[in-house]
Formats: sequence, structure tokens, C-alpha cells
Amino acid sequence: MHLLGVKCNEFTFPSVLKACTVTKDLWLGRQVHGTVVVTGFENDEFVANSLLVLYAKSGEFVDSRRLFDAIPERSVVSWNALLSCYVQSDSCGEAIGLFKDMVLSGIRPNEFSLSCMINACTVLEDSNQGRKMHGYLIKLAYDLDLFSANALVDMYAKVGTLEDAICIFEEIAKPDIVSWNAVIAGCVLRENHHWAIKLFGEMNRLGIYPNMYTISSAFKACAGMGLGELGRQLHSSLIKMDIGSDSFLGVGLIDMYSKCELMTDAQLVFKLMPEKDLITWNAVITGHSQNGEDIDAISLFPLMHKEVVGVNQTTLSTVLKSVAALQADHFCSQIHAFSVKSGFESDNYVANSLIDAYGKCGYIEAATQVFKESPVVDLVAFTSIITAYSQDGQGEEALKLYLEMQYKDIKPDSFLCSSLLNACANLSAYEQGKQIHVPILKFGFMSDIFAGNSLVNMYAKCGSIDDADRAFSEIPQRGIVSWSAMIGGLAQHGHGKEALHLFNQMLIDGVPPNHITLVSVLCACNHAGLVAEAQRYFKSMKKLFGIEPMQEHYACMIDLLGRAGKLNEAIELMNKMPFQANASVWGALLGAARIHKNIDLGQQAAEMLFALEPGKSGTHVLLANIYASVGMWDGVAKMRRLMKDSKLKKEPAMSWIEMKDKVYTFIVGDRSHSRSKEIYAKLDELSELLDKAGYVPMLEIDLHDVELNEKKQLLNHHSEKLAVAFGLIATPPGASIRVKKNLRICLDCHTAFKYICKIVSREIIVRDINRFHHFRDGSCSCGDYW
DNA sequence: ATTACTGCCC
Repeated sequence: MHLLGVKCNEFTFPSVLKACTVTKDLWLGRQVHGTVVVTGFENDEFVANSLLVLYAKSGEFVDSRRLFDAIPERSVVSWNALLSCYVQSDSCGEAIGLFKDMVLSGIRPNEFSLSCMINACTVLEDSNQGRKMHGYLIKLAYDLDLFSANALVDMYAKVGTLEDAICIFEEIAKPDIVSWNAVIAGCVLRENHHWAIKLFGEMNRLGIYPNMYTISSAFKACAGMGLGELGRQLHSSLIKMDIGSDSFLGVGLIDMYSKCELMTDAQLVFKLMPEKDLITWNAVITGHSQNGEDIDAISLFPLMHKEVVGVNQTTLSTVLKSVAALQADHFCSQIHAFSVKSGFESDNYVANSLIDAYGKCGYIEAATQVFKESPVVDLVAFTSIITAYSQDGQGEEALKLYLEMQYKDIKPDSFLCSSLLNACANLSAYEQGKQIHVPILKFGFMSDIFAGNSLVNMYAKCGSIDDADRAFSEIPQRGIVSWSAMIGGLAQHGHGKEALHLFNQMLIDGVPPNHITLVSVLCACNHAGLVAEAQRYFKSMKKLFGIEPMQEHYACMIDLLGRAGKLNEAIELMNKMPFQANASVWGALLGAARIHKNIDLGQQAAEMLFALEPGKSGTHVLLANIYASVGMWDGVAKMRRLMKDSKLKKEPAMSWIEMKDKVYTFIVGDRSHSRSKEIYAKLDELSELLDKAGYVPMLEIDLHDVELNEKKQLLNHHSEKLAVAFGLIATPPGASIRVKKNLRICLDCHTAFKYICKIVSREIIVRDINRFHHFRDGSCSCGDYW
């Protein structure tokens, strides 16, 4: 028409411009715009609005605004065009301002204006403003408009309550596919997967065909509920619909199968996808990682790297998580180097994952390095580094870092509390552990099962089984770890009968035990000398609980039999084991040989341990103890020589005591403490009282080649005695004294403490390497059976 | 997409 020289007029221009808008041909539209200007129709209301709509729908923000300002008589259509342009260009705040101007200038908004504004409120997450728009909709009687209702469903689902969204949806007379998609996606977003599935079924019954958005939501709902079979059905209907190769849905499928623990299906979908993008690769790697298939997750990384898709921060943090889980130490620095090279090293997730992976692989220094160089040190970074120090046995460092974190005003979460409690548990830091209990109560972390379990463990390891029991009963949903921790705690404190009682309670509650629970049960029998009970549990664990005895269970039983003097039965059980005896089994036999002064068994066990654990000094010391106990001093000398030749150092005996917010360390003959004079004076004072009470120092247990007098002094200055003496002078009369030792408590100290607790009228609680000793009123809770 | 919980022998 134009080429023929026929001129357009105010009636033809709007149609032509609309055609340009629909075909998204902005280039042609601009040419038409030129003609409009030349022919002088630009002030015509319809032409001007058509031009505005063209630019607005093309996202031409500046041009739209200019045209809008130039229109002398703005209609609701003009305003709507600009409003939607603002919303589309992510200027929702300005859109709301514009809407207010519109109302002020006397223009009555229509359903287009209002649905547009509702979308703006959704993006702004402004539910108050959204509710106001809803009010407008009702006031102006547009509430039956389908577009507006759909926008409301979406808004309430995203920034209001799901109940409101469902309510609006149910009032829609004839919901279309958009309505269904909005409400189903809303349910998924609010993790109400059950409702999502229900609505999805209802939609199908009504004969409404789902589209890819519906299916995508349905996959997420299946994933959320673990409904693999339903997911599989959807998958087959997808294939029938011939949209199975869509990449967006492909990722949804992989994710769904992964979350339903159907990795074979996830892998198949992945394999069959014609084009695998970065997100697809990440989905399948995440699937493997979250299903504990860490080796698969890690091995996909180099394959992915070979493809053109590259990797991103998600890939790196996910792979690092698997590296951490496997403690695949040599991958840490490789992926670290790769992160640096690809510029992701400063990404928060990557940095935090690196800290965690280095920590879990035992590279504390590297973890610290990343932590210190990380641009944004957040709560997760602190949790990772604190956990790393705690697991490396550097609990005090871990707690120092917590102080630093508080100084930076970062608030703790349940993850951090759990980790800190573990640090306190390892340190036997009762007072500091109690302080971590405060944020747990303050922020309501007791509903978090991890925090609850850690609390039980901390109190049990810090010597207060009563506090542990209280924490245990306050866990709302006790899981297998809660029960195991409590049973193990009772076991460590020598409360064998109570531990077994709790185990029965657990079975009544319908919680099936795992192999760790059974270790704790056997351990409880062991510490309480309940041989017959242990044998009963051990024999029936396969039949009753479906748990095949492992090395750990055998080690427990062999230790228990050995301790009870049934050395032959212990050896017999070892011979019956379906696997080669490991160090814990031989260690148990060596311990039994020591208690019962059995030279032959001791030598045999020690020989095995020398081969199995050549780096450990404990074996030499123990065998030397056995020799010494029967007066074989040449054997003692031989062990000493052997240790010297193999350059092994005896792990120094150390004891710890917590005072206020500090943990004090002692070694034998320690004089580094600022109150050393008082400590030694206290020991001298006690020494006299002990003599009077009938205590005789067990000089024979000291293996040093020195005079008897010196032996007596060494014995009297053992680390646990120093720690107890410090506890006596630094705490008020009557207070309990809690001491932790890194090795077994010494027999002489054990005897001495039985006297001391009576002399000073105090409870002395000693946590040694494998159990607690509560000294009270002249006796020990272990009943001297340890 | 990253962080947290239970056990045996020495």
C-alpha cells in the first residue's frame, strides 16, 4: 500500500503498528513511526497510543516515556502501556509510583492496570501493597477477571499465604491452564507437595491438559515427596506429548529421579538428552553427590570440563562436597587451583566448600588460609573452619574462632551450635558447653535434632549424665542418633543397667537400632561387667535387628570377655571372626593381657600391633607395663630400647580442667601454671592426710629407672593429681571437680582419688580415654572394673 | 549450590 503511494491515515496506522507489535518488528515499527511524523498523525490519540504500545512491548523504556509524556490526552491504555513497560524492565517501584500518579490524575484503573500492578507487588515482595491492589480489584468490580485472578494467585503464593492463593484459585469460575499452573507452582514453592499432587490430579480429572510448566511443577512435587513411581508415569506421558527433549524439563526429570533415589533413571535421562547444558551437568552431579555416590560425582567433573559447557560455582561447590565426604585429599588442591584459574575462588559457596573440604581432608592450614583470604567470611565459613579445628582436636582454637565471630556480630545458627557443642564435648568443657546451650534456647534450636543430639553428647562427655538426660527428654522427635548418644553416654558413665533399659525403651518406641547403637549397648554391658547380657545381645543381633556383627562388635565382645578374665573365650571368639582381626581386636586382647598379667598373650598381641600400627607408642608402653607387673625388668628395658630405636615417643599423659572460660592443661611434674606453688602445697597437704587414711603409693606402676623416693614423687605429681589439686584450690568448697585425661587414668591416681574425695567431701569426676570415673564417698562408679 | 549429631580397643 505504501509502495503504491497510497497514504495511511489515522485509521490505518494503528493497525499497521499493531502488526509490528505482534510480530515484534521494532525495526519496521520505527519506519512507520517516521511516516507518522511526516504525515502529521502523531498527535492522534489512537496513533499515539499504538506507537506507545509498540515501544512499551518492545521494552523501549526511554522511547516509551518520551511518547507518553508527549501525549496530550492520556487514556487508560496509555498508562497501562507504560506501566507494563516499567514492570517488564524491572522498575516495579517506579511502576507503583506511576500507578499512583494515574489514580491522582483521575484515570480509573482497569483490569489491565490492576493485574500489572499485582505482578509488580509480587516482584517487589510487597504483600501489603498487593493486598491494596486486591482491594481495588474488588472495589472496581474486576475481581472476576481471569488475568487479574491468576496474578493474585501467583502473588499470594509467592509473597502472601498459600491458603489465600488457594482460596482465590477456588473462586475462579473457569480456571485456565495459567491458573492451574500458578496454584500448583505455589504449592510446590511453599513445599506443600501433597496439595500440589492433589491439584494436579484434579486438573487431570477435569480434562485440562498440563503443559511443560505444570509438568515441571509436578516433577518438583514428586521429588519433594519421593514419589518416584508417579514421576515415572509423568515421564512417560511427557514422551507421548513429544516434549521430552526439552532441556528445562530434562533438568526437572534428573532432579526428580535423583531426589527419589533413582539414580539409574536420572543417569539414563542425562545420557539421552541431545543437548546437555551446564545446568543439566550440574543436576546430574548434584544427584550423585546427594545420593552418596561421591565417586560418580567427582568423576563427572573432568568429563564435564572436556565439554564446551564449562563449569560454574555450583559445579565446584557440589564436587567439593563429595571430595569432603570421601576425604579425597588429593582432589582438594586440584579443584582449588581450578577455582582460582576459572575465577570462582572468591565465590562465597566455592570458598566455603574449599574450607570444608580442606578441613575434612585434614589440611587445617590450607583451610585456614582459604578462610583468611575469603572476601566474605560468613556464618557458613565460620562453621566450616570451627568444625575443622574441632575435629582436628583443636577445640580451644575452635572456641576462639567463635569469639571472633561474635565480635563480628554474626549470629549463630543450629549448625554452628552443633559444631561448637562438639568442640566442648571433645574438650570436656562443661561451663563453655552450658554457655552454648543459651543460644539454643534463645533461638529455639531445640527443635533441630542435630543441635539436640549434640547437646546430649556434650553433657554426657562433660561428665553430667543428668544434664544429658534432661536434654535427651527435651528433644521433640528423637532419632536413632539421639537414642544412641544417650545409650552411649550412660555406657561411658558405667550405668549399664540404665543403658539397657533405655535401649528397650527405644525398641518399644519402634526405633530400629543401627550398628552404632549396638556398639553402645555392648559397650554398656562391658563397662558394667554384664557378660551374660552382652553375649545374649551379640548372639541375637543378626536375627533380632538384622545387623551382622562387624569388627567393632567383635572388638567390644573380645574386650569384655578379656576384662572379665575369660581370656580363652576371647581368643576363641577372635578365631571365629569371619574377618582378619584388626588393631582394635588385638588392642582389646593386649588390654586383657595387662589386666590379667598374661605374658604370652600380651607378647602375641603386641607383635600383631607392632605390625598393624607401627607408628603407635601405646603398644610398647602397655607391654612394658605387663612386664613390670610381673617383675620382668629386662622386658621393660627391652621395650624402652625398642621405642628409642624406632624413635617413637610415648604419648605424654595430659590432664585438663576447665575453670571459668578457660581450659588448663597439666603434664606430669608441671610447673608452668601461675598457681603452681599453691597446687604443690595442696598435694603435700593431701599426701599427709592420705598416709593417715591408710593409702599406700603403688610405686611398682612407675616404670622409670629411678630411686624409690623419686618414683613416689613422680607418682604424686601425675597430671591428673595436679589437675584435681588445682580444682580444689580454685573452686568453692563442695563443688564437683571435673578432669579429663588423654590416656587411661593411672591405677595409683584412681586409688588416691577414692581417698581424696572422702577427705575433702567432694565429687571428683575423671573422664579418661574410654570412660568416666565418678569418685564419691570413698569409691568409684566404675566399681574398680575398668 | 556450601556448614552441624551417635560407637569399639589403646
